[in-house]
Amino acid sequence: MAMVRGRRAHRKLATRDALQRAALELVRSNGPDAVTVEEICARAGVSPRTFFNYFTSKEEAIIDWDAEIDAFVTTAVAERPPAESPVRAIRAVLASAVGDAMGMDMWQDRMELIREQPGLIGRFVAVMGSVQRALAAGVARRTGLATDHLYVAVTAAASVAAIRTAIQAWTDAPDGTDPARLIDDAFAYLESGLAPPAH
Amino acid sequence: MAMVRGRRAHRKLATRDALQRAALELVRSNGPDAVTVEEICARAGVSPRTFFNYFTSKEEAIIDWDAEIDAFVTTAVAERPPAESPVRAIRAVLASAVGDAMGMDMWQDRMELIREQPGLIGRFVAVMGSVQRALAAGVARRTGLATDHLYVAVTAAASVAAIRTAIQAWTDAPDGTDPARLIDDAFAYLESGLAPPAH
DNA sequence: TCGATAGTTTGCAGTCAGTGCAAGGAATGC
DNA sequence: GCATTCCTTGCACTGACTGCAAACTATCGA
Repeated sequence: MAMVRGRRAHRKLATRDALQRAALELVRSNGPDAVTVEEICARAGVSPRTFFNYFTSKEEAIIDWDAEIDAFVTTAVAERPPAESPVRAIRAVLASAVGDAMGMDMWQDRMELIREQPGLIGRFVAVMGSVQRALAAGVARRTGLATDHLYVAVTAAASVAAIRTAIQAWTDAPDGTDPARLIDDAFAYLESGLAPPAH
Repeated sequence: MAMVRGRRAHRKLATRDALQRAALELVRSNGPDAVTVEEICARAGVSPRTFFNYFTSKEEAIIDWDAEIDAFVTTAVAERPPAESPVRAIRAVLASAVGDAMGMDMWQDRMELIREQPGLIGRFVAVMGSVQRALAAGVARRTGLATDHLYVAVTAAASVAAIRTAIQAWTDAPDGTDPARLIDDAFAYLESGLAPPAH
């Protein structure tokens, strides 16, 4: 957490938080398409114009993304034991990261939201793009290859495809299903070169 | 090609084509954000309201997608020799499909467009989602597993990630680079379980 | 050939997202 | 205190997109 100095900076954080909270609540009860920026602002006690000083789109307020998470993912992947293959490193980092996230109320809420409101998938995909770049940076550091080397890019993209699929499967699965298990299985398929299951 | 009977159906096709052509030309010269639906319609000789009888968004007119292609991909994957693994089957189908597409002027144009106008990537991703569903259906038919089986879903998603990455790499590569080669390399990484290149 | 029918186009009016600008207000540094 | 800087807000505007009802036109049966 960055230090907050001064009344001004504090108020900014509070406003941002109020907007996000208002957006989340309204979308939760009405669905994403039935909520207008105006309503969100009314609830947060802020003018509509101000909304766009904080977020560039309605969806961004609902599911925002912190650049700090990307930085964390990059270094976490880079610093896994060198003996591990890149995919293994990614698998380890994501399994624990997602596991942690599921423990946090805020994320539990958002995941539930995505589960219920398919209209937010677009935004979710955008966020995953951010994760993909972070993973690519980590793999690049770890292998000494360039970020845009084909191997690095494919590894990051395929890994994100795997988590995305696992999360998708989880949203379709019955309540109580363990997401970590699905992520693990998805990565196992990846690491096997996508060989069909013995079955 | 479906048979066109009657003047009415013929005119409809012509209008659709005119709109698409107009959109493509304008975007080509001005970039996607600088083109309005109104301009597209003026050039196609049609009222703005009519535009939305044909396409649900501006982007859809620029890069549209035919459901017939999806159907083709599904059966092509399903009918590859049974000895091939699912990824191999996908690789074979996509390599030839993309190879063919590159030969067609229309697609060459669109690819150039995506290369030059990063603002269209969102729409491109949407189209890839359609391809992903088609691939999943093909793999399901071929393995006897359900379409939403985790293995099937991961295979389709990872394959799409591989093509998308290859195309991305191609857009960044110098002119004259062979896209088929990049696709091939990307799938080779996938099939190896994302093992890092020897080098 | 004519007239009923059904499919298409279009104008109109309206909602909503998102942006640029300039004025007002409040925190901050000196 | 006072000037500066940052933030908010209202206003006016562009542009995507939708529903509705009226005008038009191809089609088809009598």
